[in-house]
Amino acid sequence: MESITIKDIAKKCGVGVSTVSRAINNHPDINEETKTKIMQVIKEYNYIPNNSARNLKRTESNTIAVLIKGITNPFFNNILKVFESEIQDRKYSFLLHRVEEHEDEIDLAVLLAKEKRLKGIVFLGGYFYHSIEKLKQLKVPFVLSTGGVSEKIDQKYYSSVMVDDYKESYKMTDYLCKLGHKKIAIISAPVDDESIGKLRLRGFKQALIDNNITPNPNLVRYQVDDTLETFSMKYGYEVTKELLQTGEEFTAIYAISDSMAVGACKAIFESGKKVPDDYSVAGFDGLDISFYYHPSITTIRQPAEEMSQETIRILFDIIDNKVNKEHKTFDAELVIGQSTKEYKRK
Amino acid sequence: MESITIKDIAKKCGVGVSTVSRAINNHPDINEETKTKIMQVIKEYNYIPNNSARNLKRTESNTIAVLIKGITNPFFNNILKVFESEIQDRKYSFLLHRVEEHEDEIDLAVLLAKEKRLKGIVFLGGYFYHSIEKLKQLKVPFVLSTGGVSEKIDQKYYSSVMVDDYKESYKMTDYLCKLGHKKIAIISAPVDDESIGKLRLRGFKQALIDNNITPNPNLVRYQVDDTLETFSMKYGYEVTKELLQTGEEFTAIYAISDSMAVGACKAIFESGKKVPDDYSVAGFDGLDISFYYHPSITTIRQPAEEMSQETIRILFDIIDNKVNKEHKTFDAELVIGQSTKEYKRK
DNA sequence: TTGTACGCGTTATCAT
DNA sequence: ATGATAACGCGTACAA
Repeated sequence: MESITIKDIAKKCGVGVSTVSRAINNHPDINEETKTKIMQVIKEYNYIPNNSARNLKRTESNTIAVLIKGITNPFFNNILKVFESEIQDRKYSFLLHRVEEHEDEIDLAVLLAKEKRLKGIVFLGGYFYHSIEKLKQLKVPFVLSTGGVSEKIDQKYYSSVMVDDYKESYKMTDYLCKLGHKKIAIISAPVDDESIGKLRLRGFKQALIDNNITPNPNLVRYQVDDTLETFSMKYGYEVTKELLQTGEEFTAIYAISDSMAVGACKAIFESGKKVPDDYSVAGFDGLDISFYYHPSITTIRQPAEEMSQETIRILFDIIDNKVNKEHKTFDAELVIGQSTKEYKRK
Repeated sequence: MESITIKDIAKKCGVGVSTVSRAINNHPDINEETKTKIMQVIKEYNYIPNNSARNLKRTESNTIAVLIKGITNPFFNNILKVFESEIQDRKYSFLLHRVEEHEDEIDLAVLLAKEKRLKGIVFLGGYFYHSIEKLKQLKVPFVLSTGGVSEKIDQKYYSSVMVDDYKESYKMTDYLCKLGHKKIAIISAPVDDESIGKLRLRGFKQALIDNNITPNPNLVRYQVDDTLETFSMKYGYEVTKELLQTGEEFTAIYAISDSMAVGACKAIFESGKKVPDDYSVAGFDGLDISFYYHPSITTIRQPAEEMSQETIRILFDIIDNKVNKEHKTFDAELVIGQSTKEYKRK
C-alpha cells in the first residue's frame, strides 16, 4: 500500500507541500513555471490525491448528489441526463448514488452530505414518509423529484416537483370510460404500497364513480408475490394472465405503468386475443417503449425533461437563498396510442 | 456546519474517544454496558461518523466497487442485482459507481481504490483500450464483465467474463441464412465503434460469406448523427426508416441489440409492412423486452445471471490469491421468437 | 511566491 | 476494559 502522497511529490520537486497543493487546486498564488514542473512530476509518478483527505479538510465542494431509489426504472434514464447537464452547466459536479430498496434515504443523505460536503441533494423516486424530526436532520438544500410523499408531512418541510398522480390517473380512467368501457381492470401496486400506487388507484376509483360505474373489487388486480418487481413487465404479465384465468369479464385494462402495460399486452396476445380489438390497454409514464410497442400504448406522459430542469432550478434557488421551499406540480399529457379504442357492445 | 463529532459523544458519555470508536465498530474489547450507553447517546444526538475520516484512517474496508459505463442500458439491470446479492453474501459491501461516457475508467478506479480502500473492482460495459502501463497502475484485483476489450491488450494483464460477440453474431446471421434469407440488412454501431459493435459486424459478414452471400454494403446501416444513443430504440427506428426509404431490397434485418430491433419493428409497422411476414427481424442481448414484444423477437440471449456470478467468483478468487488472472467465455443462446420466419420466394 | 505547522475526524497502538 | 496519543493525507493560515 505504499501509495504516493503529496509529500513525496513535494520532495521530488524540492518544494513544500503547500506549493504542490496550490498547483493541484489551481490556486492563483503560484509561479507558472513551478506549477508546470510540479504537474509534470505528478503525471510521471501517477500521483492521485486522496479524496478522503481532501473531503476531510475541505469546507465545501460544489457537488450535487442525486439519490435514486429504483435505478433500474427506465423512466429515470432521461431524467438523469437532464440532471447531469443542468448541474454541469452550473459548474457543479454531479454525484449519482443509488438508494437500496429498504434503505433510509435521509440517513444516507446526511452521511453523504458530511462526507462529500454536498451543496444540494435531489431525491428521485421512492416514497417519503419520514418524521419531521428526521427531515430536519438534513441541513442541506434538497428537492424531491417525481416520487411519492406521505400526506402526513407538512409541505413546509420540503420542496418538490411532481405530477398529480391522483389527477392524472383520474384523467386516464375517465378517458377509458368516455370510450364506452364499463368493465375496466386496473393493474395496481401491492396493497401495502403507500406511494404513487395508492394515489393512482384512488384516481381510478373516483373516475369510475363519477362515470356512474361501481368499482368491481375483482378487477383491482395486484401481485402478492413480492419477489416480483412492481411496475415491471413481468409483473403486468403475471397479473394479467391470472386475471384472464379468473374469467371475470372486462373490456379494458389500465396498468399504472407502461412496463406493466407491455406485460399485459403479452398476456392478452398469448391468450389468443387482440389489443385493442378484444381489450383496450392503457399505461402510465410515457416511456419510450409506449411509443415503440406495437400497438403503441395509450399512456400518460410525464414531462420528464421539464420536470428535471425545474427540479434543478428550484434546488439552486434554495442554495442561492432565493427561496426557502417550493412546490411545483406539472400537468401530464394523455397520449393516445393504438392500444385503446372505443368499446361497442357486441 | 457545527457537525457533531466522536469527541462530543465521548465527552457526553464521560469516556474516551477510543471507547466510542470501539462501540461504533463492534470491537470486542468493550464492556456491554458502556457500549449500549454510548449507542444510546449516539442515537439521541444523531451522531453520524464522518466517512472521509474513517476511510482516511482505515487500512481496509471490504468493499467491492462496480464501475458501470452506460447505466441506462437495461441489459445491466439483472446483472447488478446478482452482483449485489453475491457480494453481500460474502459479507462485503457493494458500491455502484457510474462512469461517464468519455471518462477514463482506470483513472476513476485508481481514485476510488484509494479513497474507499477497495478490495476489488468490476468493470461493467464500456470498451477497454488502455495501455498496459495504465492498466498496471491499478493494483486492486479487477474483472471485466460483458464489455469489449481491445485485441491489442495481452490477456495476461486482466481478467474477464464475456460472450464471444463474433461467434454469437455469426450464429444469428447463420440462422437467418439457413431460413433462406439472402438479403439481410444489419443495424450496426457507428463506424468508429471499436468495441462489440465491430465484432458483431464482423461475425455477420463472415456468416454471409460462408453461406455464399456477398455482403452488400448498402445493407450495412448505421447512424452518423451522434446525438442518437447507439443501441437505443430510437437509433434502430431511425436507421430502419432510412433504410426503407432507400428502396434497397432486403428480407431480414438483424439489429445488434434488442432495443434497436424494437425500433426496427416500429419503423416496419409504420411503413405498412409486417413482421415477420414481410421482413424478419432479429436482435441481440436477450432483454426482457425481446420476450414481451409482440411479436416476440428472435435474439441471442446472454446468460447474464451465470456470467455475473462467475464474475464475482473470479474476483474473489483473485482476492483470495487462488488465481492471478482468469478468462471465461460463455456461450449465448439463440432464442427463436416470432419475429423471424423462413423466407420463401414469392 | 513559497514553506512550516496545525488541524480536519477517525482508527490503531500502546499504555494503564 | 479503557484512555491518551500518534498518524492517515491534505488544505490553509501564517510566517518568511
